[in-house]
Amino acid sequence: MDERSGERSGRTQTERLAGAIAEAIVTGVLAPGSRLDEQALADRYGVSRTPVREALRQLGTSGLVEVRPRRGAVVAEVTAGKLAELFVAMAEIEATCARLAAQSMSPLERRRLDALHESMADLARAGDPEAYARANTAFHGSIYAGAHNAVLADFALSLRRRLQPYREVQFRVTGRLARSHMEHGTVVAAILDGRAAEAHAAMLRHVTLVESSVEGLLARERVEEIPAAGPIIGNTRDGTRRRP
Amino acid sequence: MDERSGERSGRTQTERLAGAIAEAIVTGVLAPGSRLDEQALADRYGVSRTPVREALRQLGTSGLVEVRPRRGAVVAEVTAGKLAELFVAMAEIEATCARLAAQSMSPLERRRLDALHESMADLARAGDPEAYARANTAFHGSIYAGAHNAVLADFALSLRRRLQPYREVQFRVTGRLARSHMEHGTVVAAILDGRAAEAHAAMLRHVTLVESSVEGLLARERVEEIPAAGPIIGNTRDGTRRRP
DNA sequence: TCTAACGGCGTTGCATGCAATTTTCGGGAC
DNA sequence: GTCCCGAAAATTGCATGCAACGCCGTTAGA
Repeated sequence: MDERSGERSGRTQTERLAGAIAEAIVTGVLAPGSRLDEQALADRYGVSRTPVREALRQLGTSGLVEVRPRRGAVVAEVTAGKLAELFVAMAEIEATCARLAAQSMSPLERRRLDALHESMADLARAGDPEAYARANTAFHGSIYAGAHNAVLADFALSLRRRLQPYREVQFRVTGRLARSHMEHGTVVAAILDGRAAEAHAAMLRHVTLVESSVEGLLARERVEEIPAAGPIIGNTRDGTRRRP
Repeated sequence: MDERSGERSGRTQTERLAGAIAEAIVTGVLAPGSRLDEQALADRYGVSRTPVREALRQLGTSGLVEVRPRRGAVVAEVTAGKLAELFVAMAEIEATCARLAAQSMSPLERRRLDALHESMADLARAGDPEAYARANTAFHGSIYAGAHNAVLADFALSLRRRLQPYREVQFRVTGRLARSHMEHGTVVAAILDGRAAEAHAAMLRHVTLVESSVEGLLARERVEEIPAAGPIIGNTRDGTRRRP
């Protein structure tokens, strides 16, 4: 949401828009299912419809937005089933990355991963969800990088972004931080020792636990739409009614 | 992939273009590194630049095309390193799909997979690379589907499309058809029996063997640009020189 | 001869306008 | 009261036009 210092258009408008809209979706400012009116977005960001259209197409390819020919674009609706699939996919990809990392991380990368993990112990004890979430992103990111495969890493990152709003809430559950850190410990130990199969299993288990934690939350709070500030581009025009 | 009867513009021009350009790239009509001039493409397909631009953005997100801001789009260059990464990623994803398929395919899906595999025996014996390649696509596709995870299946399909030109050549190697069919047999047996870990291992091995087969070919033939008809939109304007 | 500034040309980025299609809303029949 | 049909309004798809930027050849200077 950091409006990237307004006018510095080193990038093209299309890129700026794609980033801004993606962030608005990921942070929950644009709720799933809400229509993405081209003209409204153009007005909102002070450009014409052309770059908006191009940005929407891009986001459509990456799965954040659903573009229906001649019927406009909407923020991709994440059903329970779809959410489960996303989590399973992420678990599998992350586990794969962990296995590859165990096989091919350089000594330096291993030391850094270990150090990062150690530093997270304090954050877990302090119980600061914000800081831990940030470090957590770096932690998983360094494992993607350690897999030495940009294709898998990109996919993992894109999945992670799409699931971000759902993953974040879980850190607020009491005790989840400590357990997360413990699970990380198992993964790190396996990677450092080069035990590939165990690294895979540990990571798969870790992400699957995150999933069930999130599912528990969602079931309890009944899909309460992310914390987030109210939609800037509201439009309940089309309904978006949750229960008809 | 199936050219949906030319002119029926039930879809939008942008979609048609994205499909057409993607196919041209995948079939090698548009060689890696060649410039994708917006006006030229617009003329070629009888539309204006607007839908061409939108199509190029989409293809850019999916990795087939590299769009450089203000500097035009080019067909993504696939270096040896990148190719290896793509193959590793595909091997891992396919192996994951195979494992999930072993766990969750329905009896009907299992029977159909078995039948498909059996029918490929004839094609392998007949030694018809074209027909076998088609059946092979269906074979792997049914395993993606059997994983019951659209996210992973989509990713696997997109990787497969990107690697298609490289995978196809290998079926021309003498004896590769028979060996491919044998490897499939191992995978199918594991899936049908629900032996998840073995399905994973067998598929990983299968795709890895494909990779080494392809690498052998490429090394021998020195990146001879796919069979294919000559580029329709030629332009070696920018050089595209292989060895300066 | 090599380097670097300069200017023309080609291409991209974006705004605007129009036609086609979808959506919405009002009226009438059942 | 509900359903169906038709016209107006809204919205998307695409074409066109212009400004800005990058590329390339030329030329001046060292």
